Amino acid sequence: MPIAVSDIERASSQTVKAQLALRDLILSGDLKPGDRISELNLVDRLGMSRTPIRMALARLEDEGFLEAIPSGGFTIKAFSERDVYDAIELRGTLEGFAARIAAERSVRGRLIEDMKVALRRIDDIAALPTLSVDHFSDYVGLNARFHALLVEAADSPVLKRQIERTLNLPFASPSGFVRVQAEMPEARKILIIAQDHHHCVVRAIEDREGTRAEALMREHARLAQRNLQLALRDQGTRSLLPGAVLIRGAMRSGVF
Amino acid sequence: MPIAVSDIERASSQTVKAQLALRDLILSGDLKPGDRISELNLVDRLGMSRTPIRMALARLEDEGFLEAIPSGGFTIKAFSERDVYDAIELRGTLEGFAARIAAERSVRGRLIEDMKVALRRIDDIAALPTLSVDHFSDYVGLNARFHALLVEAADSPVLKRQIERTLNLPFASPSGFVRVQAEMPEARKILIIAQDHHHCVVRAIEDREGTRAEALMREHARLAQRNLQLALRDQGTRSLLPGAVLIRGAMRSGVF
DNA sequence: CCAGTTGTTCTCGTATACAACATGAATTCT
DNA sequence: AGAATTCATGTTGTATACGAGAACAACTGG
Repeated sequence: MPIAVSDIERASSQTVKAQLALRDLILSGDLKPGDRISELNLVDRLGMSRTPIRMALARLEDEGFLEAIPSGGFTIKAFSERDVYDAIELRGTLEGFAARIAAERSVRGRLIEDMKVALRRIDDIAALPTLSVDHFSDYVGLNARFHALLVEAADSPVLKRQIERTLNLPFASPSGFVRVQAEMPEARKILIIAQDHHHCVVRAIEDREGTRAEALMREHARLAQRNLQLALRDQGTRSLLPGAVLIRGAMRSGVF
Repeated sequence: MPIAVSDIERASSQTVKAQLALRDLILSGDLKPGDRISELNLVDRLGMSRTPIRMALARLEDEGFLEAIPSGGFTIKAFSERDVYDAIELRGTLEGFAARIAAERSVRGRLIEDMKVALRRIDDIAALPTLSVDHFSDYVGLNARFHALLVEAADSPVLKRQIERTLNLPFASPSGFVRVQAEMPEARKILIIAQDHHHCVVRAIEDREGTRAEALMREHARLAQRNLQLALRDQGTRSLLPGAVLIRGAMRSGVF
């Protein structure tokens, strides 16, 4: 989803502004993979000095969008389809780890309750006869919230940091595929399966079944992999996938 | 291990110089956890302008050594004993993931051979009647090489990046505990067990036993956890642990 | 005596100037 | 004609200047 202009303008510091604007420039496909980035060019385009732009470039390199050139400067990184697969499975592995330690260590009741609340609201959406775009938008939010709460439940700052890094790549995020999902005929089916995973994980955590909780989150991530596979094969849905422009390879030679 | 001054001086760019020098300043305990970092102070101490220092600070924040203050600036991060535990288990999880996909996908023979070569050389060291400091130094290098080759075998840039990030925290690195190990009576015993893990993992990868390979690497990381526990309890060995100054809590009030 | 306020000082974020360097094109020599 | 070399241009890395804002202390009013 493109970032609202107001978000960029409202950002307190120029550095953050540059970071958001640049991310948007990359994700929108305005800057293509392999392109070398010209700092002075960005000075014109973003209307700020080089300093905050350089800071933002360094940040985006850490986030994985850019690759440093040995002689200096950056290029936009390109991802293979397998890279994306790996990123999703990596997220599954980390979320599985989070679920496991949440199960093994005692989880405070409040977090579990919050997770259940989110799940109930997703249940309500899933029960609706038809799913509008707004409903899907709510679903995205609730889904993201559930995943965030799971990480919270692990109560490990080190792990949280690492998971957040993985989620920087937009197509690796659990919210990455919902727009694709909304357009697919199997939308409801996938939603039902994913939601079942959610319920089972909460139950496993409550019952201190660490291994089961871990396995479930891994399998859960595999749903995203399947969505990805479907999305990339079809030019229409492909455009709904955030960051799809960064993915090279299969089906690149499409309509255009 | 402290970084040689020559390494810092030889570094090409001022930014890298600042990064290495700062890391050293933090790891040596010169800058203590909780301290707010003064950029101008560093200008005097490192003899360079603010620009490369600011770059280095941003990098070190990403590496996990620093924490950004909302109002601006950074403080040295402090880690709880549990944070370190989690970081090690996280490494185990990621290396386990690497071992699994190395096993599941076909691994090129060359990498496996290189791993075996490293293991044979470790075997040679383990067979020696006495273990000198030099031998342990060799062991550190070979151990690091084996772990690096394992990541290489997974052949996944995304995973590689993430593992490298985990290894930024010195106490989470597989090489972090060898200096402690060298001083402990159980040194050889632990070395033998760790080396058995290594051998078994290679075998599991060759035999495409992904689950076993994964479990082994997880258990392997647990050895480091045990080492950590022993090391932190004893003030003498504690000083041998790189980055120990960043760990607050247990046994902090020791001899001094 | 305490709290609120004001003023100072220091810090950080940003802009800009400069120098070293890499890159690429034009030119010259073989 | 092709290759090497030189030169010009644009780039990045670094230093520094400046302004806005925060932390802190002194001061004043209740």
